[in-house]
Amino acid sequence: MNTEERRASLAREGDESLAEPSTKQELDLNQFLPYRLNSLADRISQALAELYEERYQLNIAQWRVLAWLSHCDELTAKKVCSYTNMDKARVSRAIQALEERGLIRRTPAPEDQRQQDLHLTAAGQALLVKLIPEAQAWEAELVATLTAGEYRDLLNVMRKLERQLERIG
Amino acid sequence: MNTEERRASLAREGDESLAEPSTKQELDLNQFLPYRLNSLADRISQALAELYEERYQLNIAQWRVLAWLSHCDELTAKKVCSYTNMDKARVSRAIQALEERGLIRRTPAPEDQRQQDLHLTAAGQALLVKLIPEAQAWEAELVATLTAGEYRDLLNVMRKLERQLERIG
DNA sequence: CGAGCATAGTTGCTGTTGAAACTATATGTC
DNA sequence: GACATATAGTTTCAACAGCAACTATGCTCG
Repeated sequence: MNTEERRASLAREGDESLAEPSTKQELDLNQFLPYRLNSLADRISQALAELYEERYQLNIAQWRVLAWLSHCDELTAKKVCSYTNMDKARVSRAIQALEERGLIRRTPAPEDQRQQDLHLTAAGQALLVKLIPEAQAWEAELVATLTAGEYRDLLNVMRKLERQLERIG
Repeated sequence: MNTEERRASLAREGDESLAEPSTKQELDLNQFLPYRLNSLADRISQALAELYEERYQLNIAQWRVLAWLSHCDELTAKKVCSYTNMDKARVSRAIQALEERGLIRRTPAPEDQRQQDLHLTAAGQALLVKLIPEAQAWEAELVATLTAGEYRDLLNVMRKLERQLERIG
């Protein structure tokens, strides 16, 4: 896609702009993908966060650690960092909080004393058994208006953008 | 779209999961739209932020205020809040910083002394004349691999999700 | 008018975050 | 084995965001 085509995709009804002389640069944030995407993702994240914040006293970082633990038997803080793209300080604090609440346990890794293996406790598992279906139900409601094709295409486009992001750096 | 179809869209090659007994709930964050979307948007935002952070010493809030000013002749802090969904304290501080740097000017609104009309200074305009094309070029590179159709569909799906978000609350 | 309520914007306070410094363990090289 | 270097995780510190309290102005209705 070239810039012209993109412009056309974005054009609104009341669009009277024809190549303004460059004394004035305009940018409509509502037609600027990074802003729109971030805005949407923020609101989704925020709304969902209330689910685990208000009802389970988990912040986003803690929830992500738990979610990864739900299907990784061998997990360390480092892995969480690379999987979730979160800063290691943030991960470290999330793990601390989860351990203090008795939701996870950590044991020094036998092969490398610097690492700590993370595991769900029974309490942690019990919490996830309740929380995960709620999160999935919420997601289902969010995407309920999309057709299967739209959903698939969305994922495809997201994958493309992710790949392109890595290329751009 | 129903849950079954969505599952199918998400299924990966190595997917051997068939309705596990509920003693263990699993959630793959990589197949969880809110997470994926947030992750993508965050990385895009982060990458773009470097553009105006490192090279123009603008944070995201300040950049958004400037961008809105670039095509709104009449703007107040309140409007920025509602347009951008940012907290009024955040907007207030962004405006303060921009004024101190001489990029914007604010004058008490004649019809209501509580409000302040915001305007770009010449310096602010000059900065945008350089920054906006860079931001647009970056965006163009990001979406360069999408076809026009994919781009249009992405925007459509985003609109749908936004509407659905408001319904869910 | 004036008492109470509403609104635009600011400020104080607190919690969260990320970068960088730090600790402790591991590895590699001589 | 000893010293240099790398790595996992923690802690410190400064920036920032968000809530709530506050100020100042405007509005409403008696």
